[in-house]
Amino acid sequence: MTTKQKILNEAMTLFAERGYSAVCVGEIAEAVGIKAPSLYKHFKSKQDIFNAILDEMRSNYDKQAAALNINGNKAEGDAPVFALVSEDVLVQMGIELFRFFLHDDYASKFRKMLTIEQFHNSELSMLYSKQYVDDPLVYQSTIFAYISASGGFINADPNIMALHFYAPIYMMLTMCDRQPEREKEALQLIEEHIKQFRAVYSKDGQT
Amino acid sequence: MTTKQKILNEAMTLFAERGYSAVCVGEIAEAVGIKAPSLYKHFKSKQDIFNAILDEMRSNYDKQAAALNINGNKAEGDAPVFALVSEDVLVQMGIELFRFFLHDDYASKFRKMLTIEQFHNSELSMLYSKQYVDDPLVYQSTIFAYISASGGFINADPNIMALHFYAPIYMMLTMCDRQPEREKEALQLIEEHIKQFRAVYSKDGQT
DNA sequence: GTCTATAAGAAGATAGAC
DNA sequence: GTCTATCTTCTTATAGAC
Repeated sequence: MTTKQKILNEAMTLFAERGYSAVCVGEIAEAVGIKAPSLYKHFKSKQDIFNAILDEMRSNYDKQAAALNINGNKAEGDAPVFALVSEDVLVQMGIELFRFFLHDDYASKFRKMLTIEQFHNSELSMLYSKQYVDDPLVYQSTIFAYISASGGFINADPNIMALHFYAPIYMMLTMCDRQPEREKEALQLIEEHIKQFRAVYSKDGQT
Repeated sequence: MTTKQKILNEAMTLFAERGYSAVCVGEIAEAVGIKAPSLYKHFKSKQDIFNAILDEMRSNYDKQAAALNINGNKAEGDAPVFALVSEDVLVQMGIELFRFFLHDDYASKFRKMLTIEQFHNSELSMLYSKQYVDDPLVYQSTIFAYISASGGFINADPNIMALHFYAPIYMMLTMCDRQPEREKEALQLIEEHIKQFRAVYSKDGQT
């Protein structure tokens, strides 16, 4: 890994723990294993490091989303997969969504960083909403529209179904970001949540 | 209002916008209308101001919760009220929950501040989870347990019902914290969410 | 590309007059 | 309780040797 990349990684780690303004360039340098002035051979300012982290995420976002089929606009292509496999597919989908978002080192740190910095300006506000609210809802919505059309669910607005499915997962995710020790509890709640979600939305009632 | 109280208010406003470490004591002083050194006649340090804000919230919390019957442990006493009024009571409850949390100046600022500072230490993590996850869920859960017992809903785990009811509201609330311009959209989603929630959980099906 | 030295300024906090 | 003046330390950033 290049020094430039190391700087981005260590900076994001620190920003995710304490926020941009609480971290000084000397700490980033120390984490990388160099002295502060050397940073300025790679980035022209502290703000430039932060911007580079954002740029990196933006260019990786579609790739990441595609990797797990979580966000993005490939949902229509994915829906048949979900609709045709075992009936616990929803539970699997939710748990995997949760686990990936929570444990992926890069995704997790970036989300915490963005959580801390989300109020700093409207660009960051929009980015947060897009990545952790709007895109997942659009994706889930497409899936539920497909499943509904296939006749597996009662007739209901797929957007609201997506909200019902995703919001509890989102809340448990942000909870585990601040309290990782509650992951087990969160996973169990998510599993029960999805089972009940299936029960109330499926045509044949409870399972 | 005393100068001491003014300091707490202005400090919280600034902390809610940019976080503790990005705000300097001179800015707080300027917002209050005094010079920085004068602050130290009221608080012994910048950290002391932050701690005082937390203390103030802790001592107000039960009072606030009681005011709107949103959190706390009075749920059992409140449930009959909810169960006996018109059938749109759930929508009203959700909308009011949302509106109060979003628009109450003190509650709103404190929540944003805590959102930014939640990763700083475990005390703040626990405080966030308690106020915005655990307590609301416990309260809602008690209500749904009561409504279920009254026979209005299908037989389902009240904890999961509370999660289904509250999580979408929580997600829309945190969205509006960073994007207040989306309140209208959020309110409409919440209304549709609750109507569908009622539809899938009520014994007689859709309304 | 990394270092030491250092500039230049910001920030938290104190002293002491009024 | 508020002010001005000041101290001290921290922090970002640059200069210039290697």
